[in-house]
Amino acid sequence: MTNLGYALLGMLAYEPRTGYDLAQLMKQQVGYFWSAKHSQIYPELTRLESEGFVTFEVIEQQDRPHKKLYHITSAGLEVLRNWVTTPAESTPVRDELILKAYCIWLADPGKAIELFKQEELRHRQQLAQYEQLYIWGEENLVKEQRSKSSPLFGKYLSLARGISYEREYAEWCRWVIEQLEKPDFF
Amino acid sequence: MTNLGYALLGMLAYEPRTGYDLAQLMKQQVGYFWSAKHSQIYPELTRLESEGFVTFEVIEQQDRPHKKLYHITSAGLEVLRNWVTTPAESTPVRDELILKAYCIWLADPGKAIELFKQEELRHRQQLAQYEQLYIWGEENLVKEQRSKSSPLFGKYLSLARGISYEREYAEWCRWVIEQLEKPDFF
DNA sequence: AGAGCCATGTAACCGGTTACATGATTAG
DNA sequence: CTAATCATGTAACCGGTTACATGGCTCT
Repeated sequence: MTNLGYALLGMLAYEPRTGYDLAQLMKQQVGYFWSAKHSQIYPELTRLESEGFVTFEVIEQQDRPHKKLYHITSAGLEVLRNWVTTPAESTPVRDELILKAYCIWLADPGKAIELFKQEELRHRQQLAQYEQLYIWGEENLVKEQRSKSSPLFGKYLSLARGISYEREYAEWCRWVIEQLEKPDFF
Repeated sequence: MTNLGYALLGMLAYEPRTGYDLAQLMKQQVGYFWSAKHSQIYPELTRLESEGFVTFEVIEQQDRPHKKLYHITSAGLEVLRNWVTTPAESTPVRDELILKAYCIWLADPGKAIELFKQEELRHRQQLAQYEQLYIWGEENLVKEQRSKSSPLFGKYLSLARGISYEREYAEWCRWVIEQLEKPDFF
């Protein structure tokens, strides 16, 4: 099993979806912590089906192409449940902006400030978007009595990470700008 | 040019090194934001050499295998300088732990708490290590009058990010544990 | 008429990991 | 005697991206 496989199972555990739906979801909420293109999703679904973790029903539509609606099986739910609480293996960080920061001593400080201002803005915008989603999501979670077995709980936790991550990133950018604006001797 | 190419040029801009040295560095400081195995580094150095961004001198040693000491060329320095202030293209986040958090509603809360306690510990340890390096590095930077054109400045910025990143991650883990410990109805 | 959405797939490529391969010296 | 360090490389594989391919419907 690959992480992508678990990601797909995780989305299907919430409700049955098509490959197209899953690809759309990965451009939205889920994409904040995992993403894949449709060209990777469709073959992976075929593989999950061949291993018995999902099944599909073909839904014929008039005026639209037919679609395959995938359901998670009990076997799929079992591997997913087993996976969620096993330790995550740490993958190395590869952050282009930090790499640039490492090399910034070679650059003109003015240009460097520009770069980090752009990046700060980007992360502040992403932050604002997450915060909006969080407010909406929290209301719904309260309605469900903050149940830890509601899928909303998972969304809530992951979205909270998105928020703190973006805030931290933006604040680092701001701090870098401050360092760049300081005179060399002080 | 690939990001790995820039990463290697960035390290060589500081001082000449062998492929082996570069691989070691990527297990240490640089690995906190970029990493590669020697099997990727050696061919990349060959490529950089063929493009004229680096040169090497063979150093014969007694009692040790010979080595190739790579130097950055003026052409290499130019592409690197040009790259550092151009906007970084955002690569999608793929974080296995957040993915698990998204699916945590399927799990036993007790096991979930265990998972996040482990992860919190891991990030706290990494944080402590970075903070130690930061203290040492800052002293040296002060000696160089906090010059923005000193390579220490780049190390300082990138290490600061490592610190705030790990702290944020650990605090999110802690917050998740708190959520998991709360009773469902309150 | 053309762009965009719905819907599914395949093929080539690329960056990165794992494993294979070699071989001398030094420390425990 | 064994493991680790120094030192450099190649080959197979795998996850993910880009591009190719098809085709009807709807909205502007």
